[in-house]
Amino acid sequence: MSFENMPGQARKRRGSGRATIHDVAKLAGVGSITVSRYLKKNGYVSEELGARIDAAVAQLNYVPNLAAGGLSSAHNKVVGMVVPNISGPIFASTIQGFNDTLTRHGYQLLLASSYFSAEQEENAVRAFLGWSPAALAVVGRFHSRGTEALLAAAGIPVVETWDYAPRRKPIQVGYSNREVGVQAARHLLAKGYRRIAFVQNSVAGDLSALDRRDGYAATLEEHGLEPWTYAPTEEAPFDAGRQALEALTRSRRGGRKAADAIIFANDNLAAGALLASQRAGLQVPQRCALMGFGDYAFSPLLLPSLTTIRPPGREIGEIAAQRILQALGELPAEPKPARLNLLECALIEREST
Amino acid sequence: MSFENMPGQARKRRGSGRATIHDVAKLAGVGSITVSRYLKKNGYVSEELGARIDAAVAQLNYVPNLAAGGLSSAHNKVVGMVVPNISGPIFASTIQGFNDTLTRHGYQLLLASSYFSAEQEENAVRAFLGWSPAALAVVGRFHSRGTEALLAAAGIPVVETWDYAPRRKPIQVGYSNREVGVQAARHLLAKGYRRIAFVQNSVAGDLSALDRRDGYAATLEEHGLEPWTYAPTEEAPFDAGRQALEALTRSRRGGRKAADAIIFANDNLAAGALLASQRAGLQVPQRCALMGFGDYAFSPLLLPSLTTIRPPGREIGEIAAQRILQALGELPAEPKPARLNLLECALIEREST
DNA sequence: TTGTAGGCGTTATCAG
DNA sequence: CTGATAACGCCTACAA
Repeated sequence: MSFENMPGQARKRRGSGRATIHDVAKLAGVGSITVSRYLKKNGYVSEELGARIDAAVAQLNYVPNLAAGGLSSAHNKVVGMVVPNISGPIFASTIQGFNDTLTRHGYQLLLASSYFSAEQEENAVRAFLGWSPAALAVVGRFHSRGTEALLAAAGIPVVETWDYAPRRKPIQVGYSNREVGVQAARHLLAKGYRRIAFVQNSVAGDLSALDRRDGYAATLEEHGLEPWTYAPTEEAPFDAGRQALEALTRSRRGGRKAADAIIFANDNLAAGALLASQRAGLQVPQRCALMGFGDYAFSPLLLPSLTTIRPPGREIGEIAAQRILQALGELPAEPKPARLNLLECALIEREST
Repeated sequence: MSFENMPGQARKRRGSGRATIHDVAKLAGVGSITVSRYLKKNGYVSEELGARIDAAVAQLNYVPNLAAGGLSSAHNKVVGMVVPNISGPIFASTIQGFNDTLTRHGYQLLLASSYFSAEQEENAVRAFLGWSPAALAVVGRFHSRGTEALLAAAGIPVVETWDYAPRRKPIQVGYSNREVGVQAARHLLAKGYRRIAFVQNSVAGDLSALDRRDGYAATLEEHGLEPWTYAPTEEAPFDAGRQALEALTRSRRGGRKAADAIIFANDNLAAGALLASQRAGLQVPQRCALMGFGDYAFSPLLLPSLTTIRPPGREIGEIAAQRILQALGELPAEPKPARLNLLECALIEREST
């Protein structure tokens, strides 16, 4: 597969060495702008020239230089997305849905992870801006002032995903974490549990879990019950879950009865508690019901299987991409959207409650 | 047709509206090339001018246009990566390790997924090439002829990840799937199992599982045992696992005794089988040992916990990025690499064998 | 240590 | 319908 045998391949001093639109134009015997028009399906090009151009493109294996095109047209077909982390069970499906939808419309995805650090998020946003992206997506509504300023000044569509709060300017696509807390509490109340505790995330920076806690607390208070929040000190999620279970099921601690149900900030914590309960011979849900959040892959496989709330991860990504494409005029705006930006989470009732 | 620039805010007709290097230079009272040099830390710029430039950058919130820079220098700091899918438990940590390492050196990640389709992979590679990436990473060593041609003609470093086979030209970072099959078979043989079956992946296009099967088969033959491959017809992994378990533990099927150990193409299949065994009251590992591949998050949580083989996912991503950076001269080449490109998988022995 | 000239590959603009 | 010309924002090469 040697490309030295191509006739008339002039070697440039600085260029990438790849065929340019001019090479194609020369080979097809047309002006380079005609090639551009034809390939972009702008304007009109006669069939005859079109065929000649096609042949030249195929012969030279021409791939348009998107950076140059973007520079010229001030319209780059890239979209940046910053997520807290790529490899967790949480955001992966959002990334996938986002990417799939964008790819279908010829956009490329630039990805970065912030590791729940506002500073790293800001760095990522700044780096993205250097590519003049057509739009940007971030996770959550909590950002550094610098990030806010960059996003506001960017002059491009910005979508906040995985969260939804009233009265915010950027496009938001997500669900209400507060509502999830309400949903969880109501589920347990309906099942007859009364001493319901909430276990926070051991990872700092997960502010969404605090919103869920608030929803839980408000619901308990509405029912005349006292909220009970536990903050584990263990770092590793499984350990933190075990720690929380032990602390909350120890009866008469601080004059308080043991919990009969526990809501965990996520399924990892809940799984840690579930395993600990098996070892300790503590019956779930008879002695204490456990529920998580996230519906991770293992949750249906645990014994007892874990009741949890499933956020619409992939859907968030798809709708976020859709809203971006609409803002860019690639997709018609819907007067009456088929799917709203404020999504619902599904409560998945299993054996642990 | 007004040609004269208005003083102060001149509105460009095509530009992005963002501040350019020239705006910074004007504000700082220096030449634009000096700004460029200073920001790239090339050449020498006096401290005084440096300070003035810093101030101007901050005041204008200047972010260099990377597309323009890349176009000019033919050296774009982006790297493309095509993975079969983003959201699975398999490649996410590789993406993360790859991205983290690249980010540390100022490179951006362009991501695409192929869904195990050679055609989609080729499309993604072609799209990436449009960005003149500094390098490209793909998964596996099986590609369409078109992809091979594109990669060969690109003239940039290419890394194949997650697989390793002798005598291939591109940089490879991965492990030997065949060796994994050998490893699994040896483990079961050492534990005394003799009627060992292998269950293929229900997803077509997962060629790496076939390599594992070959390793398994060769090992059994070495020991005078007959390999036994089962190909489930169910699509969903859990269902396929259940189906395989039922078929392989049904005794005297086709004149053959039931399997006393089963190697699954991945942990999803094995988990499906494990759950089915519980429901059927089939003792694992006493009646039949089960093992998977991948060490997914749920595998230690199952009852009995699943013996499996853990591929070095994150490490693959990190080393792949490292090799790319070395090829690009960003990192010194190691005469005696601290970590090799051919990695080992860890056999995680748990309760299911 | 700093500046000038010109080009990277593409597209908007305007003219045929 | 097609083409010449001039940006787009930055960087290499060469001068001063």
